[in-house]
This record gives sequence, C-alpha cells and structure tokens, in this order.
Amino acid sequence: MKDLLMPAASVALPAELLTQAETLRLARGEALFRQGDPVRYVALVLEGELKAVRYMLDSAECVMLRARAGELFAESSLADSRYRCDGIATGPARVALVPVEAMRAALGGVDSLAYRLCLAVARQARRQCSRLERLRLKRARDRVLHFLVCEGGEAGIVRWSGHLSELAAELGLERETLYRTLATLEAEGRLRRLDDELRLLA
Amino acid sequence: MKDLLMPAASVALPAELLTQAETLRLARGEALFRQGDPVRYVALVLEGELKAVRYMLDSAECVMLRARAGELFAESSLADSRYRCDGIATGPARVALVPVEAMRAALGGVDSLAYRLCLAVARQARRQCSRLERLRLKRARDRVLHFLVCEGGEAGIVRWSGHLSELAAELGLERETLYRTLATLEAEGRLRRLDDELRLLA
DNA sequence: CGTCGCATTGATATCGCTCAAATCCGGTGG
DNA sequence: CCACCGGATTTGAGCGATATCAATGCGACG
Repeated sequence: MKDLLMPAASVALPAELLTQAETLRLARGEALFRQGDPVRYVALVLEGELKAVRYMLDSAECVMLRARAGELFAESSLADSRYRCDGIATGPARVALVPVEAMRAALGGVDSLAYRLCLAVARQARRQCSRLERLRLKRARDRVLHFLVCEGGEAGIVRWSGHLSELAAELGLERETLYRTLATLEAEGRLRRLDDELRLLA
Repeated sequence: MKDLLMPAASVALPAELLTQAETLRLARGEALFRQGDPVRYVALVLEGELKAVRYMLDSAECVMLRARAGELFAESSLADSRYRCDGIATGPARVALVPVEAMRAALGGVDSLAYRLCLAVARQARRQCSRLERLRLKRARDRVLHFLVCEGGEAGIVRWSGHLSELAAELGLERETLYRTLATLEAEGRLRRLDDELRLLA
C-alpha cells in the first residue's frame, strides 16, 4: 500500500480506514458488485479502472461513471442500501474495500453534517444518473416515458409550470418533436395533458 | 424559517449555519449565479425550484440538475472556485444562502475526511455533467469530439484499451456509426488512431 | 483448417430535425 | 366590445443523420 503513485484527483484516506480494508483483484469485465447487491463497501481503486453501468431494456449498457487508480469508486452508493449499477473492471484492476460502516463512522455518524451533506450530493448524483440514462435513449417516445416514470412518482403525475420548449430542452428534444410525441401518447391513451400537469395512465 | 414544510429529501442544516444565511427571492428565469462567477454560497431552496444549466454552442440549454424546496442547490460547487453552470429559478423562488466558508468549517476544514469525501463525490458529479453534456449533443461527430477534448487533456490523447463497441456505448452510439465517424475525422486529419490510443490533432 | 469475435464496409429504413405556416390565446389599446 | 399583436402551440412537408441489417475481412486460437 505504501509507495503508491496516486493522481491528483486521488483521495487520501486516513490510515485507520485503510487498515480495515481488504484488497481485491479483478480481471477485465469482472464485476465488483451488481445492481441490487447490498452496499457493503466503498472502493478505492488501486490499479486499473472501474466503471458503473446500467443495462437498458435493449440490453445496451449505459456508463454512469468511471474511476481510475487513486480515486474512490461507488462513493455515492453511501446513500443507498443497494447498488443501483453494476461495478465492472474495464481491465485488470485492484481495489481496496472500505466497509461503508467504517466510512460512515469516519464521517461522524449518520447525524453529522458531513454525512448528510454527502447524502445530498450523492442524491444529486443519483438524479444525474437518471438524466444520463434518459439522454441515452434514442427515441423521443422513450425519453418522454422515462421522464414521466422517473419524475411522476407513484401516481405518475408531473407538474410542469414552464413552457413546452423548456421541457423539450430538459429531454434533449426539439419543441416540435416533443409536441408530436405527447400528442401520440395522448392519442394512445397513455397520457393526459391538463393545464400544467402531465398524467401517465395505465 | 420555522414551521417550514420540508420534503423527505431535505437537508436539515444545523442552526449555526442557517443563522449565517441570508435569504433571497428570485423571479422566474432569474439567475442566482452565472457560469464563471466565484463560488461564494451554497443555496438551500426554501420555496420554488432552481435548475443548473449550461449553454451549448448552438445556445441550446442543457439542464444538469434541479433542486426543489428543502433541497440543497449547487452543493457540489463546494469543490470548485467558480460555478460551472448558471443557476436559474424555474419559477418564483426563495433561497437561503450559506457561505461556502461556513460550510467548509462545519465540515471540519479542508483537510477533514468529510470535506475530502464530499470533494470526491462532487468530482464525480462534475464528470457526470460532462457526460450529460455529451449525450445532449445530437451529432455523432460532436459527441466524439467532446469526448476527445474532455478526456484527452492538454495533449488530446486518450488511451482506450477496450473494444470499439465499448467506446460506442460510452458515447451512446452504435459501433458502425462510431467507426464511420472516427474514419471521417481521421480522413480530415483531425485525429490519429494508434493501437489503443486516440490522438486529437490541431 | 475452421471457427469465433471484432473491425470494417455497404445498402436501406427510420426517426428526429429543420423550415414554414396556421392557429390559439392572453393582453392591450382603440 | 372588438381589432390587433406577440408569443406559444400546433400542424405540415422534406431532409439528413443515425440506426439497422447484411456481408466481408481478418487475426487469434484451438
């Protein structure tokens, strides 16, 4: 662990955390964790590179983030009980596994400002993942549906006070395309458009 | 400030931070900060909603994140000296401005684990912004160029040990499209393809 | 030698973008 | 009350870029 060359972006973890860490080797393509696994560790990448990916309906993979040697990986999973992505080595890699409990403790516990702030940042990261996944979809229809499902919550209702063109910008579409897509969905009965509200049906 | 209804995602900031906070009202479309402004505050949204946006070459706006009442806004700017986005109110809004210095102090200073961990998470958020911006581009050529510029650093060199199809997944393109795009760029002399390396020229 | 995975190339289909125009709607002033 | 205006929505028509499907080349490996 000593004499390890770390890039500028590296996180110098305190020794008391690293002593609790096991290290692990991964081969190219091997998974450190899978979507749905309980979050037990945050990883410090010692060698190689890892990526966090999600698989879409058509099984295409969507890369959420990458971490190289010296960087933390999956640190935003601190906010979750289960991983939301697969963590895959893009090549031969070596990681140190820091138990999340140790990490939380080092932050001063779940009531500390530090922990709560990290949660807030991690939550934003999670939303960005959602955005990323949405923009990764090629069809306008899929983006709109993804947006409605993600933002509409249980009831499938999204309030939108802004103009249609702002929603179009949010989705990375043109005004006209968005309009036509909404019109189609409404004609299919999958959607209701009220004044400043979109309702996903069935 | 009391009796304020906050959603589940809200961040309960300690009183000593909130007492140092000024509050500010914003009208729809008004900017809390602009890209390039020095980072002085982290905002807690009291009412309304803010969005962080970047403008692309064609002046289309790219939404990076949104924060609603009760949530922190621009907390990942803690890692930066200048804002990388515009912070805009999507409607009438009210925010509490917490000085970043106070925030850093509350985290235990710039050497604390808490602060460094927050930085690590914020750094990942920054990269996700870059990804978001890239996927927001419609043309394959633009995505490739954006990737090369962002990942290639000063020298414009990107090492890529994986297969072409993995890079295609990263960029949200199909293998064939990526191949054709790279071939075109190389024919134009803007790019050199070596074994496991891409060089951006001129 | 045959097969497998990936890179490369070609042909075509499809979708969203672009430009253009009609319509709607709230606000304003006569 | 009505005519008019500006901004936004809605609709139409055509084009261009990318996805898709198909085929070939090509090196690694058993």
